[in-house]
Amino acid sequence: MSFCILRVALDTPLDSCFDYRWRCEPGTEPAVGQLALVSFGTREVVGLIVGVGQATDVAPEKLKDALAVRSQLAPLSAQWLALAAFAADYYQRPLGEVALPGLPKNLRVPTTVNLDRALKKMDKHDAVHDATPISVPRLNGAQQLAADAIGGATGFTPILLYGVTGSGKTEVYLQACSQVLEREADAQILILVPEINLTPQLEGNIRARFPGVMLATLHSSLSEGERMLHWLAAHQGRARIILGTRLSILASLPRLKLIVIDEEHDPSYKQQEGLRYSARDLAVWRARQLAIPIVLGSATPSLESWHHAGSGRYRKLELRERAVKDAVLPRVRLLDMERDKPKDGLTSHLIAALRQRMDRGEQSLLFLNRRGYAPVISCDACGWISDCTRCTSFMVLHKPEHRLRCHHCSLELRIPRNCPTCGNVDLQPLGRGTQRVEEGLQQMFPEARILRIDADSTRRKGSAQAAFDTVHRGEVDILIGTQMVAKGHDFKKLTLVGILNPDTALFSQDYRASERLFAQLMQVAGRAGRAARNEGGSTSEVLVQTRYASHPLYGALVNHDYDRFADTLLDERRGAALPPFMYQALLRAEARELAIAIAFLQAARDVGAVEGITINDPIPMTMTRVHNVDRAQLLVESPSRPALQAFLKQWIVSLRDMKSRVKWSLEVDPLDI
DNA sequence: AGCACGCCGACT
DNA sequence: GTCGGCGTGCTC
Repeated sequence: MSFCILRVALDTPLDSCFDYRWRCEPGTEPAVGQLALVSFGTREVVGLIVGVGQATDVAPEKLKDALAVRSQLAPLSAQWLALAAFAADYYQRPLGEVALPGLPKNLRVPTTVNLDRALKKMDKHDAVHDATPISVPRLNGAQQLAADAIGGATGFTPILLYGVTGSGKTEVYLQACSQVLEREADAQILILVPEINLTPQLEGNIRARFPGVMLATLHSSLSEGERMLHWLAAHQGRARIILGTRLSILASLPRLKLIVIDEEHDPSYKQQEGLRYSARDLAVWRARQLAIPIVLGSATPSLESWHHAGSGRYRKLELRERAVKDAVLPRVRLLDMERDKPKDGLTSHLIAALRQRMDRGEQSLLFLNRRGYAPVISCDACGWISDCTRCTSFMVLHKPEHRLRCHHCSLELRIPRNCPTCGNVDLQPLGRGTQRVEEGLQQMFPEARILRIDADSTRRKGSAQAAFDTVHRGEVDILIGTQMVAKGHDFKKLTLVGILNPDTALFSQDYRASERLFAQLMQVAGRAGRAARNEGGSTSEVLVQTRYASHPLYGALVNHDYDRFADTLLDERRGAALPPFMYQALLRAEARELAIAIAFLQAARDVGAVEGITINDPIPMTMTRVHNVDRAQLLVESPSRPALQAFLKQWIVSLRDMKSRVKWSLEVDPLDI
């Protein structure tokens, strides 16, 4: 009996792999890409074999035997390993931290019973579902052109599918998928969607359209058992269509032939904690690596993708018309709040429009991206306001629960009877959240069936779906909601969208705010008039209440002109040397005292200094304190991505060497600065 | 990150 | 006398 040395990547922040001895006959060594159970410190963990050899630098007395190799499972492919290695390298993280957390939990535990059970189940029935095939909708000219272009593309072909809401992008994806699946007997297709509450419709649609084709879904609300089965189906190549959220970009897909990213601009493709990767960017990398086409679909593409389409790096396909016959774009109008002073947050025009929809038996949607009753309460007498004691933020008034609540640290207080500083009993709510608008509506329209949908009204599991079902059944006249209502759902009877308080984002410090606002408003506007022109012949309407009616963003919205708006933003970005014309990374630090965090960043800045790299001054984060922790950040920039990458690679070594007790993290391509 | 070891304060 | 606070050191 001889042995070999396994180099194993483990899910730990330590930036190295660990060597283990494995006793085996020559010629029967484990393969790279297999999983191994090893003893690590005092615990047993599952790692990924990234190298198999004969020698190691590790002292013999330190070297341990690996405990088991998961030989039931086919090794992860070299291409998958390359993807994980790229992501680890690009985002400056240890390989194990990238490669392992995405695997089903049941693969990462010492016991193997769940794996064996799942494998047995997979073999028994090839879980091909039955479905009655439904008729395939006819495509219009532009759709057909797009579907053929995608379906017929060969080699690495990034395609921006630019089409207004309701222009039938989904149908284009499906028919392109159909072409690929028919052409290649074992092809797999990955379809990424922003959030899972949108997928039930799409999932059903896919099942109906592709009877006999196995579909696997991958998202965070699967049970562990389901996740294991779906992941295995993808890994074994049985699942031909994989529908998932951002985490599925790291799924094992041995025969991947097409990637589709729906709503590619959506911020939820960016993971905001731990490994802060962009699933969209990784998807493009993966498509390039595999030399396959990738479709990025959106009505409001990210400026990054827009830029690539403009420069010819991506091919741009446009869908200019709405696909449903006679459906027209909703008419967008601005309601000037300076001239038409709102009552209970609603201008007289909007109230009249709501009344009209009530009379016609149509539905209305009011969009206000602020939950709670009022964002803050204050004392008229002494000027006290409801600060959070642990965060740089206000305690939000939640009237139904009789609580003040901090949305950042979840601190809760009973509403004080009188002012904590001067004793005044007259505390006033300032501003307006969805609860307060709901209250005003109930007084204005006592006969209306009003429903509020926000994170507070849908806390219980399944209650969000139940709420949306109520709307779909037509049992709601006026719907008031936060961004939860902006996405995905097609409400057939909805003909009015009112947008209540979008102005704050216009003057934000965050240079991406206007791009995001436009996308969000387009998206929520798209909820109106998705069906054909309704019986009365009226068109759907979007009313935007604003104090800045002459702002160019609203002008572009009224004209449904994202092209010009995006071009203008791109020019501004170019002029100001911002992404996508600049590459950025952000070093964040947190400590009990702001000065400690700043001092760490200052020291980090001092060990940096490299030509061609701009390291800005450390600054406190906009929301400096959260849950009694002070946070600061340091922005690093370069017009060259390779130069920034090279810098980060050596900088992070110096940062680790500083052995600071400050908690810090590095983010590449940050979205929020 | 975990997890163990280690050396000082308030409890049955 | 012990339970437990979190500093520091290590993980093939």
